[in-house]
Amino acid sequence: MSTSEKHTIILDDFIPYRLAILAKAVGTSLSKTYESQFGITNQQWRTLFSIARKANCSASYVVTHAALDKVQVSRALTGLIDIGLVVRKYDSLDRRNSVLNLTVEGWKTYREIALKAEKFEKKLLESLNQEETQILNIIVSKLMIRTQELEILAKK
Amino acid sequence: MSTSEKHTIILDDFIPYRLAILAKAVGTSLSKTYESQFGITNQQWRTLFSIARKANCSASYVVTHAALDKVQVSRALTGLIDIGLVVRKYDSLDRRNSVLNLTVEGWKTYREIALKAEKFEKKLLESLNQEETQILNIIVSKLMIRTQELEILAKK
DNA sequence: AAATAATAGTTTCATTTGAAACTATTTACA
DNA sequence: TGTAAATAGTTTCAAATGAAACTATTATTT
Repeated sequence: MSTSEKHTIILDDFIPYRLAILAKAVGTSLSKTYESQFGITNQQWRTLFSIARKANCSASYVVTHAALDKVQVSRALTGLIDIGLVVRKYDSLDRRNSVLNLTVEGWKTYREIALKAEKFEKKLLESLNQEETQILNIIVSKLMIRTQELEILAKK
Repeated sequence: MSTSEKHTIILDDFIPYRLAILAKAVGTSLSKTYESQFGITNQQWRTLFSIARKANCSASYVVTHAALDKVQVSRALTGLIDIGLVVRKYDSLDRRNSVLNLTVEGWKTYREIALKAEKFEKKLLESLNQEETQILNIIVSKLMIRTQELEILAKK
Protein backbone atom coordinates (compact mmCIF):
# COMPACT_ATOMS: atom_id res chain seq x y z
CA MET A 1 0.00 0.00 0.00
CA SER A 2 1.60 3.22 -1.17
CA THR A 3 1.62 6.36 0.93
CA SER A 4 -0.86 8.11 -1.32
CA GLU A 5 -3.42 5.37 -0.74
CA LYS A 6 -3.46 5.74 3.02
CA HIS A 7 -6.28 8.23 2.98
CA THR A 8 -9.76 7.21 3.90
CA ILE A 9 -11.52 10.51 3.31
CA ILE A 10 -11.77 12.33 0.03
CA LEU A 11 -12.63 15.90 0.85
CA ASP A 12 -14.83 16.35 -2.21
CA ASP A 13 -17.04 13.47 -1.12
CA PHE A 14 -17.24 14.38 2.55
CA ILE A 15 -20.71 15.69 3.30
CA PRO A 16 -19.82 18.26 6.00
CA TYR A 17 -17.25 19.74 3.65
CA ARG A 18 -19.63 19.72 0.70
CA LEU A 19 -22.28 21.48 2.75
CA ALA A 20 -19.80 24.13 3.91
CA ILE A 21 -18.63 24.85 0.37
CA LEU A 22 -22.17 24.96 -1.01
CA ALA A 23 -23.53 27.19 1.74
CA LYS A 24 -20.66 29.61 1.35
CA ALA A 25 -21.02 29.77 -2.43
CA VAL A 26 -24.78 30.29 -2.24
CA GLY A 27 -24.46 32.87 0.52
CA THR A 28 -21.77 34.84 -1.29
CA SER A 29 -23.76 34.81 -4.49
CA LEU A 30 -26.92 35.95 -2.76
CA SER A 31 -25.20 38.69 -0.78
CA LYS A 32 -23.98 40.24 -4.02
CA THR A 33 -27.59 40.95 -4.94
CA TYR A 34 -28.09 43.31 -1.99
CA GLU A 35 -24.81 44.22 -0.28
CA SER A 36 -23.58 46.75 -2.79
CA GLN A 37 -26.98 48.18 -3.64
CA PHE A 38 -28.30 48.59 -0.11
CA GLY A 39 -25.07 48.70 1.88
CA ILE A 40 -26.42 46.04 4.18
CA THR A 41 -24.65 43.08 5.72
CA ASN A 42 -25.92 39.53 5.98
CA GLN A 43 -26.59 40.02 9.68
CA GLN A 44 -28.53 43.24 9.06
CA TRP A 45 -30.48 41.53 6.34
CA ARG A 46 -31.50 38.71 8.68
CA THR A 47 -32.36 41.18 11.42
CA LEU A 48 -34.49 43.21 9.03
CA PHE A 49 -36.38 40.09 7.96
CA SER A 50 -36.99 39.03 11.53
CA ILE A 51 -38.48 42.37 12.47
CA ALA A 52 -40.57 42.35 9.29
CA ARG A 53 -41.90 38.98 10.39
CA LYS A 54 -42.83 40.13 13.86
CA ALA A 55 -43.53 43.79 14.56
CA ASN A 56 -42.75 45.10 18.06
CA CYS A 57 -40.34 42.26 18.66
CA SER A 58 -37.31 42.43 20.95
CA ALA A 59 -33.65 41.89 20.15
CA SER A 60 -33.89 38.48 21.85
CA TYR A 61 -36.54 37.47 19.36
CA VAL A 62 -34.17 38.36 16.56
CA VAL A 63 -31.43 36.33 18.24
CA THR A 64 -33.45 33.12 18.16
CA HIS A 65 -35.26 33.78 14.91
CA ALA A 66 -32.29 34.87 12.80
CA ALA A 67 -29.75 32.43 14.28
CA LEU A 68 -27.44 35.25 15.32
CA ASP A 69 -25.84 35.85 18.67
CA LYS A 70 -26.73 38.86 20.79
CA VAL A 71 -23.55 40.72 19.89
CA GLN A 72 -24.30 40.36 16.20
CA VAL A 73 -27.87 41.51 16.67
CA SER A 74 -26.81 44.46 18.80
CA ARG A 75 -24.42 45.62 16.11
CA ALA A 76 -26.82 44.93 13.26
CA LEU A 77 -29.47 47.03 15.01
CA THR A 78 -27.08 49.91 15.61
CA GLY A 79 -26.41 49.96 11.87
CA LEU A 80 -30.04 49.60 10.81
CA ILE A 81 -31.12 52.37 13.18
CA ASP A 82 -28.28 54.59 11.96
CA ILE A 83 -29.40 54.32 8.35
CA GLY A 84 -33.03 54.82 9.34
CA LEU A 85 -34.48 51.40 8.53
CA VAL A 86 -35.42 50.45 12.08
CA VAL A 87 -36.74 52.31 15.12
CA ARG A 88 -36.10 51.14 18.64
CA LYS A 89 -38.28 51.89 21.62
CA TYR A 90 -38.29 50.22 25.00
CA ASP A 91 -41.05 48.25 26.64
CA SER A 92 -42.58 50.49 29.31
CA LEU A 93 -43.48 47.44 31.42
CA ASP A 94 -39.97 45.98 31.28
CA ARG A 95 -37.43 48.51 30.15
CA ARG A 96 -34.81 45.84 29.47
CA ASN A 97 -36.77 44.69 26.43
CA SER A 98 -36.43 46.64 23.24
CA VAL A 99 -39.42 47.10 20.95
CA LEU A 100 -38.31 47.01 17.35
CA ASN A 101 -40.07 48.09 14.19
CA LEU A 102 -39.26 48.89 10.59
CA THR A 103 -39.60 52.46 9.42
CA VAL A 104 -41.40 53.25 6.16
CA GLU A 105 -38.00 53.27 4.52
CA GLY A 106 -37.25 49.98 6.28
CA TRP A 107 -40.33 48.34 4.78
CA LYS A 108 -39.40 49.68 1.35
CA THR A 109 -35.88 48.28 1.58
CA TYR A 110 -37.20 45.04 3.01
CA ARG A 111 -39.57 44.53 0.07
CA GLU A 112 -36.87 45.27 -2.46
CA ILE A 113 -34.43 42.84 -0.87
CA ALA A 114 -37.14 40.21 -0.37
CA LEU A 115 -37.98 40.43 -4.06
CA LYS A 116 -34.35 39.97 -5.04
CA ALA A 117 -33.93 37.13 -2.57
CA GLU A 118 -37.01 35.35 -3.89
CA LYS A 119 -35.81 35.69 -7.44
CA PHE A 120 -32.43 34.35 -6.44
CA GLU A 121 -33.92 31.34 -4.69
CA LYS A 122 -36.19 30.67 -7.63
CA LYS A 123 -33.28 30.75 -10.07
CA LEU A 124 -31.22 28.54 -7.81
CA LEU A 125 -33.96 25.93 -7.50
CA GLU A 126 -34.56 25.89 -11.25
CA SER A 127 -31.73 23.38 -11.31
CA LEU A 128 -33.80 20.94 -9.28
CA ASN A 129 -37.04 19.22 -10.17
CA GLN A 130 -40.02 19.49 -7.86
CA GLU A 131 -39.34 16.21 -6.13
CA GLU A 132 -35.73 17.11 -5.46
CA THR A 133 -36.71 20.48 -4.00
CA GLN A 134 -39.14 18.75 -1.69
CA ILE A 135 -36.62 16.14 -0.62
CA LEU A 136 -33.99 18.83 -0.10
CA ASN A 137 -36.18 20.48 2.49
CA ILE A 138 -36.85 17.21 4.22
CA ILE A 139 -33.16 16.33 4.24
CA VAL A 140 -32.11 19.71 5.61
CA SER A 141 -34.65 19.40 8.42
CA LYS A 142 -33.53 15.87 9.24
CA LEU A 143 -29.86 16.81 9.26
CA MET A 144 -30.53 19.82 11.48
CA ILE A 145 -32.30 17.64 14.02
CA ARG A 146 -29.62 14.97 13.78
CA THR A 147 -26.86 17.51 14.38
CA GLN A 148 -28.60 18.69 17.52
CA GLU A 149 -28.96 15.10 18.69
CA LEU A 150 -25.25 14.47 18.14
CA GLU A 151 -24.40 17.64 20.06
CA ILE A 152 -26.43 16.45 23.00
CA LEU A 153 -24.88 12.97 22.87
CA ALA A 154 -21.36 14.45 22.71
CA LYS A 155 -21.97 16.52 25.83
CA LYS A 156 -22.85 13.51 27.91
CA MET B 1 -53.45 43.97 4.84
CA SER B 2 -51.78 44.50 8.18
CA THR B 3 -48.18 45.53 8.52
CA SER B 4 -47.12 42.14 9.82
CA GLU B 5 -48.42 40.43 6.68
CA LYS B 6 -46.30 42.46 4.28
CA HIS B 7 -43.48 39.94 4.30
CA THR B 8 -42.95 37.61 1.42
CA ILE B 9 -40.02 35.66 2.81
CA ILE B 10 -40.03 33.53 5.89
CA LEU B 11 -36.45 33.09 6.92
CA ASP B 12 -36.94 29.53 8.15
CA ASP B 13 -38.17 28.46 4.73
CA PHE B 14 -35.59 30.28 2.69
CA ILE B 15 -33.15 27.77 1.22
CA PRO B 16 -29.97 29.88 1.27
CA TYR B 17 -30.61 30.64 4.93
CA ARG B 18 -31.38 27.01 5.74
CA LEU B 19 -28.20 25.87 4.06
CA ALA B 20 -26.14 28.44 5.97
CA ILE B 21 -27.59 27.39 9.30
CA LEU B 22 -27.18 23.70 8.59
CA ALA B 23 -23.61 23.99 7.31
CA LYS B 24 -22.61 26.03 10.33
CA ALA B 25 -24.21 23.60 12.78
CA VAL B 26 -22.64 20.57 11.11
CA GLY B 27 -19.24 22.27 10.86
CA THR B 28 -19.25 23.38 14.48
CA SER B 29 -20.28 19.95 15.65
CA LEU B 30 -17.59 18.25 13.57
CA SER B 31 -14.86 20.63 14.64
CA LYS B 32 -15.49 19.75 18.26
CA THR B 33 -14.35 16.22 17.52
CA TYR B 34 -10.82 17.32 16.60
CA GLU B 35 -10.14 20.96 17.56
CA SER B 36 -9.58 20.46 21.27
CA GLN B 37 -7.88 17.08 20.97
CA PHE B 38 -5.45 17.94 18.20
CA GLY B 39 -5.29 21.72 18.49
CA ILE B 40 -5.99 22.01 14.81
CA THR B 41 -8.18 24.50 12.97
CA ASN B 42 -10.64 23.77 10.20
CA GLN B 43 -8.25 25.24 7.66
CA GLN B 44 -5.37 23.14 8.92
CA TRP B 45 -7.57 20.08 8.86
CA ARG B 46 -8.48 20.67 5.22
CA THR B 47 -4.87 21.36 4.34
CA LEU B 48 -3.78 18.15 6.04
CA PHE B 49 -6.37 16.16 4.09
CA SER B 50 -5.33 17.70 0.80
CA ILE B 51 -1.69 16.79 1.32
CA ALA B 52 -2.70 13.30 2.43
CA ARG B 53 -4.59 12.99 -0.83
CA LYS B 54 -1.69 14.07 -2.98
CA ALA B 55 1.88 13.69 -1.75
CA ASN B 56 4.45 16.21 -3.00
CA CYS B 57 1.73 18.70 -3.82
CA SER B 58 2.18 22.46 -3.80
CA ALA B 59 0.33 25.09 -1.78
CA SER B 60 -1.59 26.02 -4.94
CA TYR B 61 -2.94 22.50 -5.11
CA VAL B 62 -4.22 22.86 -1.58
CA VAL B 63 -5.82 26.19 -2.50
CA THR B 64 -7.96 24.62 -5.21
CA HIS B 65 -8.50 21.28 -3.56
CA ALA B 66 -9.45 22.53 -0.08
CA ALA B 67 -11.45 25.58 -1.18
CA LEU B 68 -9.22 27.92 0.81
CA ASP B 69 -7.52 31.10 -0.34
CA LYS B 70 -3.76 31.37 -0.53
CA VAL B 71 -3.53 33.41 2.66
CA GLN B 72 -5.41 30.75 4.58
CA VAL B 73 -3.25 27.97 3.16
CA SER B 74 -0.06 29.88 3.89
CA ARG B 75 -1.07 30.31 7.50
CA ALA B 76 -2.37 26.76 7.87
CA LEU B 77 0.94 25.44 6.57
CA THR B 78 2.97 27.61 8.94
CA GLY B 79 1.01 26.09 11.80
CA LEU B 80 1.20 22.50 10.56
CA ILE B 81 4.94 22.77 9.97
CA ASP B 82 5.41 24.34 13.41
CA ILE B 83 3.75 21.41 15.14
CA GLY B 84 5.64 18.93 12.98
CA LEU B 85 2.80 17.45 10.95
CA VAL B 86 3.98 18.69 7.56
CA VAL B 87 7.37 19.17 5.91
CA ARG B 88 7.94 21.73 3.20
CA LYS B 89 10.60 21.53 0.54
CA TYR B 90 10.85 23.49 -2.68
CA ASP B 91 10.77 22.19 -6.22
CA SER B 92 14.32 22.29 -7.53
CA LEU B 93 13.09 22.86 -11.08
CA ASP B 94 10.85 25.79 -10.08
CA ARG B 95 11.74 27.12 -6.70
CA ARG B 96 8.48 29.05 -6.44
CA ASN B 97 6.56 25.83 -5.96
CA SER B 98 6.54 24.24 -2.57
CA VAL B 99 6.61 20.45 -2.23
CA LEU B 100 4.49 19.39 0.69
CA ASN B 101 4.34 16.12 2.58
CA LEU B 102 3.01 14.76 5.82
CA THR B 103 5.50 13.64 8.44
CA VAL B 104 5.07 10.29 10.20
CA GLU B 105 3.34 12.21 12.98
CA GLY B 106 1.27 13.99 10.32
CA TRP B 107 0.03 10.68 8.93
CA LYS B 108 -0.79 9.49 12.43
CA THR B 109 -2.80 12.59 13.21
CA TYR B 110 -4.44 12.46 9.81
CA ARG B 111 -5.62 8.89 10.34
CA GLU B 112 -6.99 9.69 13.76
CA ILE B 113 -8.90 12.72 12.52
CA ALA B 114 -10.07 10.89 9.41
CA LEU B 115 -11.47 8.13 11.58
CA LYS B 116 -13.34 10.60 13.75
CA ALA B 117 -14.60 12.49 10.72
CA GLU B 118 -15.85 9.30 9.11
CA LYS B 119 -17.64 8.27 12.26
CA PHE B 120 -19.20 11.70 12.50
CA GLU B 121 -20.42 11.59 8.91
CA LYS B 122 -21.77 8.11 9.40
CA LYS B 123 -23.70 9.14 12.48
CA LEU B 124 -25.00 12.23 10.74
CA LEU B 125 -26.25 10.25 7.74
CA GLU B 126 -27.94 7.67 9.94
CA SER B 127 -30.85 10.09 9.96
CA LEU B 128 -31.31 9.63 6.20
CA ASN B 129 -32.25 6.55 4.26
CA GLN B 130 -30.08 5.34 1.41
CA GLU B 131 -32.14 7.04 -1.25
CA GLU B 132 -32.06 10.36 0.57
CA THR B 133 -28.29 10.20 0.99
CA GLN B 134 -27.92 9.55 -2.70
CA ILE B 135 -30.25 12.38 -3.65
CA LEU B 136 -28.52 14.72 -1.22
CA ASN B 137 -25.27 14.25 -3.10
CA ILE B 138 -26.97 14.83 -6.42
CA ILE B 139 -28.70 17.94 -5.14
CA VAL B 140 -25.53 19.43 -3.65
CA SER B 141 -23.72 18.90 -6.94
CA LYS B 142 -26.55 20.46 -8.92
CA LEU B 143 -26.78 23.47 -6.62
CA MET B 144 -23.01 24.00 -6.77
CA ILE B 145 -23.11 24.07 -10.54
CA ARG B 146 -26.17 26.27 -10.57
CA THR B 147 -24.56 28.78 -8.21
CA GLN B 148 -21.56 29.02 -10.50
CA GLU B 149 -23.88 29.57 -13.47
CA LEU B 150 -25.70 32.36 -11.65
CA GLU B 151 -22.38 33.99 -10.76
CA ILE B 152 -21.37 34.00 -14.40
CA LEU B 153 -24.75 35.37 -15.48
CA ALA B 154 -24.57 38.14 -12.87
CA LYS B 155 -21.18 39.29 -14.09
CA LYS B 156 -22.40 39.85 -17.64
C1' DA C 1 20.45 40.27 -22.54
C1' DA C 2 17.49 43.64 -20.30
C1' DA C 3 12.95 44.88 -19.24
C1' DT C 4 8.28 43.35 -18.41
C1' DA C 5 4.87 40.28 -17.08
C1' DA C 6 3.33 36.33 -14.68
C1' DT C 7 3.25 33.03 -10.92
C1' DA C 8 3.82 31.18 -5.98
C1' DG C 9 3.60 32.34 -1.71
C1' DT C 10 4.06 35.69 2.51
C1' DT C 11 3.24 39.75 5.21
C1' DT C 12 0.72 43.80 6.45
C1' DC C 13 -3.11 46.23 7.88
C1' DA C 14 -7.74 47.40 8.48
C1' DT C 15 -12.02 45.11 9.37
C1' DT C 16 -14.90 41.41 11.38
C1' DT C 17 -15.78 38.38 14.84
C1' DG C 18 -17.17 36.44 19.33
C1' DA C 19 -16.14 35.42 24.21
C1' DA C 20 -16.04 37.69 28.35
C1' DA C 21 -16.84 41.60 31.06
C1' DC C 22 -19.83 45.16 31.66
C1' DT C 23 -24.38 48.27 32.50
C1' DA C 24 -29.15 48.54 33.39
C1' DT C 25 -33.22 46.67 34.86
C1' DT C 26 -36.23 43.29 36.92
C1' DT C 27 -37.20 39.17 39.75
C1' DA C 28 -36.55 36.09 43.69
C1' DC C 29 -36.08 35.35 48.31
C1' DA C 30 -34.12 35.87 53.13
C1' DT D 1 -36.93 45.90 52.53
C1' DG D 2 -32.54 44.91 51.00
C1' DT D 3 -29.47 41.62 48.81
C1' DA D 4 -28.57 38.11 45.43
C1' DA D 5 -29.66 36.14 41.04
C1' DA D 6 -31.45 36.51 36.50
C1' DT D 7 -32.32 38.77 32.13
C1' DA D 8 -31.61 42.12 28.08
C1' DG D 9 -28.50 44.24 25.72
C1' DT D 10 -23.77 46.79 24.97
C1' DT D 11 -18.88 47.37 25.02
C1' DT D 12 -14.26 45.74 25.15
C1' DC D 13 -10.45 43.26 23.72
C1' DA D 14 -7.93 39.72 21.60
C1' DA D 15 -8.01 36.61 17.74
C1' DA D 16 -9.48 35.49 12.94
C1' DT D 17 -10.07 37.15 8.46
C1' DG D 18 -9.10 38.73 3.74
C1' DA D 19 -7.81 42.36 0.38
C1' DA D 20 -3.86 44.56 -1.09
C1' DA D 21 0.92 45.17 -1.09
C1' DC D 22 4.98 42.77 -0.96
C1' DT D 23 9.19 39.24 -2.00
C1' DA D 24 11.13 35.76 -4.77
C1' DT D 25 11.42 33.26 -8.78
C1' DT D 26 10.43 32.06 -13.58
C1' DA D 27 8.55 33.10 -18.27
C1' DT D 28 7.95 36.28 -22.04
C1' DT D 29 8.83 39.98 -24.86
C1' DT D 30 11.62 43.41 -27.27
